[in-house]
Amino acid sequence: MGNGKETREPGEELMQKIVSLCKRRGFVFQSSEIYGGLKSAYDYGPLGVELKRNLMNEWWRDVVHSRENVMGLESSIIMHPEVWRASGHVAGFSDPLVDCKLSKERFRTDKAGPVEVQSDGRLVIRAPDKAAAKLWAEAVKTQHAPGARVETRDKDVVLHTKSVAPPAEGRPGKIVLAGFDGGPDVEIPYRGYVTPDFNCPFLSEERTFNLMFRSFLGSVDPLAEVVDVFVANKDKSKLELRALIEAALAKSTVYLRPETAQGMFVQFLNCLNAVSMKIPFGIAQMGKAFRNEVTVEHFTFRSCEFEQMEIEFFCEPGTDDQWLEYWKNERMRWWRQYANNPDKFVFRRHAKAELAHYAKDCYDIEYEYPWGFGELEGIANRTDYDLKKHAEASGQHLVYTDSARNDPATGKPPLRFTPYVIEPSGGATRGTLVYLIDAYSEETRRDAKGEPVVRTVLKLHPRLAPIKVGVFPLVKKDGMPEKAREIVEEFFRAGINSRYDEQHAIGRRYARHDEAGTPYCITVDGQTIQDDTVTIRDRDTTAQERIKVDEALSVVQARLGKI
RNA sequence: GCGGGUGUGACGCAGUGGUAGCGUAUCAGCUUCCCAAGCUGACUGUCGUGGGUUCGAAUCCCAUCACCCGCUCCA
Repeated sequence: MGNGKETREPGEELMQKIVSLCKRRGFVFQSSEIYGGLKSAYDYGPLGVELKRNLMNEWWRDVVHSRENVMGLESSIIMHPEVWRASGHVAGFSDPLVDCKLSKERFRTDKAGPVEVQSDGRLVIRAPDKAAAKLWAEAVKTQHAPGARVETRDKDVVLHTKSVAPPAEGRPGKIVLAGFDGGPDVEIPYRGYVTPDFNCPFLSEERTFNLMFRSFLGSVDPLAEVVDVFVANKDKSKLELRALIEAALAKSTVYLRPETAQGMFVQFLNCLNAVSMKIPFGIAQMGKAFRNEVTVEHFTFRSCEFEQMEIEFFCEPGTDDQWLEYWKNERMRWWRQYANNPDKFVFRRHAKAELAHYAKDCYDIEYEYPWGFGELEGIANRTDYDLKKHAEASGQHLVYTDSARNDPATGKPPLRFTPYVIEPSGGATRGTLVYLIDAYSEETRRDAKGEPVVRTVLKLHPRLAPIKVGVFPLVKKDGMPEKAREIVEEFFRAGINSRYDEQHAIGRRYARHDEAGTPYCITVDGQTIQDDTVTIRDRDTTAQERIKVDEALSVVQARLGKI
């Protein structure tokens, strides 16, 4: 009763099967597993690396190779730290956050006010309901201020203060509470603010959010500097010490990029100068990005190290709305064309309040994962925010020059302006997961004895499938293995990932390849030796056709060419 | 960060104090002319990790790591 297995949701069960398959067949492994694993880090195994690469290659082919006005870029993961100050990533995440020990709410300290104390010294903590008030009072009595006088009155938890001293001049603040039943006073620390909605002074330590992975460039050990600062400033407060340490580390501090986008903004001019393109044009890049996520969840869905496929599409201000419309449709078309269930991909427009500080408008392409809808790609109108910020910070003219048009101010060419940017930013890691989920299917069929058996098939699009062709001898004799090896060699030479397999009975080999997502299996049988024909089997229908050995390669190539 | 759950061979699981077992998979051989067939044999576990209690721990206790679910968070 009440055991996890019985209460498991269908989506949970599906995910568990997929995770299990991923490990068993070599799609995705937990990182550093032999050491107990590392939180939120995953490795792509022999089949997984093929799947992810195929997906990314398809994206590159579609957005770079199939368009005259999009060029590729691969910028470094570690960039000048000024990039992240200009973009707002450093400042945006330096606000300290604290957790309320009673309500468990997390808030920014700069949005919190001082404690409210009534004229008779009462400090009222306002719980959302009566039951919570009881629980909170109990927690205060036993954990947060043992020995203090605590009362509950309806939804309130009432404490009695004797004095309140906010922190000042490096001295920590404190609140002195009356003791229970005339007992000794109880002191609790006070940092000058309380939980906004509840007036609760029981708080966790201040924690600065660490969105970006920080590292140190240079071979000199940065910790030595930290130790020096610490030793020389022992008497300083935590806050002051922190500032001094930050300053000491600043000269070597670098960040792992939290998005690939900034590399493209920073190289905007170089790209434009190297490859002359008329506006509108785009720069595309795929690669790793890193974020210290608050919560990691759902297998590879949200992890600290992930891979992006991003386009920054530069267009003239005023045309940005129509290009947003264009790209959102293009990207949706692209995701859907490889899917068995295209209806599971939907748009979700961001509400105004939800938009990032740089965005004017944004659509997410969401996928219906087993746990619900979640983001797969975001198509945002980033306006001229990033180019302007980098222009300002670097002093460079990050503008587009149109020498064929007049500047209205001078009445003469050239016309210079900062382009607007439409950014389709897709997750390669998420895409890989999405297509694994989309492809996973189970069919019940009868085995040779008439018993029902479950056939697990990964119905991956042939262009995404890790192995394109399995080549088998029907049995291991009569020259069949030799013939099959000849065929597989031909596929190797043509650059098509193929596998020769002679192990076990033929049915098992088909089943293994169904589970791996191999779309086609070619089998050499007795008839091959007589008339040079083989069978080719389709993964999804299991139907077979007999084709000439000579045509095997071209038949497969033709089928793989289909989108 | 909070709360709940889980962790036993590659995978799925059984095993609630007496020195680990099943199924599948894997490997070898025989057999087999088409969908996880059959027969024979073989391999894989210091029970997530580290402590503790005990004569004795997969089993009880503590800590820790990882995963799952819910909340929170996601510039």
